[in-house]
Amino acid sequence: MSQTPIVNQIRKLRFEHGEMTQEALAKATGVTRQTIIALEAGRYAPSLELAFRIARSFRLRVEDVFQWPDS
Amino acid sequence: MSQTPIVNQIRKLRFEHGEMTQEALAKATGVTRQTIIALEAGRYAPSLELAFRIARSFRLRVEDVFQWPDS
DNA sequence: ACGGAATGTACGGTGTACTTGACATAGCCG
DNA sequence: CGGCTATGTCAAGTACACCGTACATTCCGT
Repeated sequence: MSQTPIVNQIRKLRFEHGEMTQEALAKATGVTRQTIIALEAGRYAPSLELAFRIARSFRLRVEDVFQWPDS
Repeated sequence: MSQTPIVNQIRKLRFEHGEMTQEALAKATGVTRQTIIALEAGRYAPSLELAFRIARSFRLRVEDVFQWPDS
C-alpha cells in the first residue's frame, strides 16, 4: 500500500512495562527479535494480527499502540 | 504469520451505512474492489494501514471492525 | 427481453512483512 | 581483561496482501 506513515509507541511501552526486553516482547508476541527491532525503527508496519498481539501484550487497544495520520 | 483467525464486520457495517457498495468502500479506502471482496470472504486479513482506513470510513475504532480470538 | 449495477471467481504479478542466521557494538559484572 | 546481555545491521528466502484484467451471475428497471 504505502510507505509506512504508521507510528508506534512500542519502545516507550516496553520500558513502561518493567524494562521489558525486545527479546521478551518478541517471545510474548510470537515473532523474532528482528521484527521488533524493525517495528521500533519504523521500517515497516506490522500485520493486523501482530498489531493485535502487541497491543494485548501491553493490555492496550490497537490504537493506543499504533497511530495513523488522519485521526 | 498464521491462518487468519481475524474476523471482521465489514459486510454488516456496509449495510448499516446506507447500503454502501463494495465499490464505494473500495474507493473510500483507496483499494480495489477485489480487496474488499477478499476481506469480506475472510480470505486474508488486511494490513494494519488498511484496517485503520476501513475503521475510519465507518467512523469506528479498529477493534469495532476487526476481532481477534483471545479478547 | 435487453442493459446496467452489484457481487463473485480466476488468473499472474509485485511489494513487503517476517524468517533464519551470522556478525558488530556498547555496557555491565566477575 | 573476559564474558554476558541488550541492541543493532546485513543478506537471502518465504508467504501473503494487494493489484490489474477479464469474465460469470443475479437482480432490477425500463
